[in-house]
Amino acid sequence: MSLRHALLAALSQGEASGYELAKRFDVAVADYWTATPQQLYRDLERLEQDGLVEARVVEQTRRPNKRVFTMTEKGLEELRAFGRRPSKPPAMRDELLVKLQAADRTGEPETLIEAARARLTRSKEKLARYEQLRERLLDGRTEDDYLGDSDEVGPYLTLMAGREYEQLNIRWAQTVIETLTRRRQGPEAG
Amino acid sequence: MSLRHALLAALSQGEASGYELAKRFDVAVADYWTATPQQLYRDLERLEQDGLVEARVVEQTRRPNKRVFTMTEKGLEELRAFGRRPSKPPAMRDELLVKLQAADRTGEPETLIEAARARLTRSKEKLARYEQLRERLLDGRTEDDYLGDSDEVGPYLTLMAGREYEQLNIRWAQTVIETLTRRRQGPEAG
DNA sequence: CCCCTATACTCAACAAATTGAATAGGTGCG
DNA sequence: CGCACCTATTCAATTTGTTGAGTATAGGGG
Repeated sequence: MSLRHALLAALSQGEASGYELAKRFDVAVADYWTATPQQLYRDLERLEQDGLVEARVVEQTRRPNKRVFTMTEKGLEELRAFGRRPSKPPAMRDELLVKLQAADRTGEPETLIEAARARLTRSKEKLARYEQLRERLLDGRTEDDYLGDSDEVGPYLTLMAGREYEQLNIRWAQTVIETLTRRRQGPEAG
Repeated sequence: MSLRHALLAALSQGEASGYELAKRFDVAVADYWTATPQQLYRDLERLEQDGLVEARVVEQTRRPNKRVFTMTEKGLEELRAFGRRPSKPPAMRDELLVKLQAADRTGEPETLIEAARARLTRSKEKLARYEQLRERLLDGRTEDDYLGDSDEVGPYLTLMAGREYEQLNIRWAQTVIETLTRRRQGPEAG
């Protein structure tokens, strides 16, 4: 049950509704924790039952009302306890890599090139959003100044990880596309 | 049910027993698909029932007998079909990043520095194993030669991704450690 | 000879994630 | 004025993943 902690960490950045969290998870957090909206709503429910978050309904005129969640003191305690426990090794699932692993047996390099192109596009989009977020966080300062002075380094360090991860993806996807294209055009070896 | 495909992809590199696959998943595959041995055994069972893999018992004198699994033609077909379907976006879960995200609220930078050190060690170990595997694959050739000529590019391209990912982790963990250490020692800003 | 480690699995119970559908008001486009 | 899309959420069913224990053989070290 670890999405709980990812949710608490997200709420530690400020209160939010389930819907807002779903977007936050898609924009800023997605490179280190993945979850669907359904999961978020369910776990927010449980967090509330356990007293780790509190909900209040915010009436809205031009759109449906929403329930805004705030982390409680007990929630912060739970986050601290979580911080002290040893971390599980990171878990990753990447279908594109699975397909590539089997590429030499399955043939059909075209479909793989297409898949790599899709990854390239996606990673460029994610990177662009991360860059925006970065500009907003830095707010004119240099990275070094920010890391030394600011009272908010956590989100910047995680953003750094996501940013570099997408940069890696872009470079890597380009290599994959080039390699597979080159081999398809001139397979005069063997 | 996607571990199925990761398993088939692993078996496309050659037959293996559940136990051997468990090790393969720990060494070469872990950066793009994570699974516990129990999961592997259960899903191999199902793959066998569905006729996507075949098992045969290999008698061993000096150790317990093992069941060695081979991908069937039907399994290869399933892999091909999987290759043609659009890929799900990669999913990732990283507790260290969650802890870092909340770092400014939880305080206790020491525990986080420790956690980052653990990540650094782990990534260095993984990288070392990847480098070994790389040498074995390249077998004297340059990367460029290999990518152009070899009849096995898939495993190399996935290895490349894992290698660069661990290199990124190492650089990043060092930045985290330095940043948190610097701030703990001289927090003379406000 | 005993204990530890490695090989090679199996079983059961539980927790978590995925999928698909459903509801319901508001906004914007042609 | 109809259709698609956005906000905002809920429900149910099924599939996956995790945890912990348990079985059995063999080799090596002290």
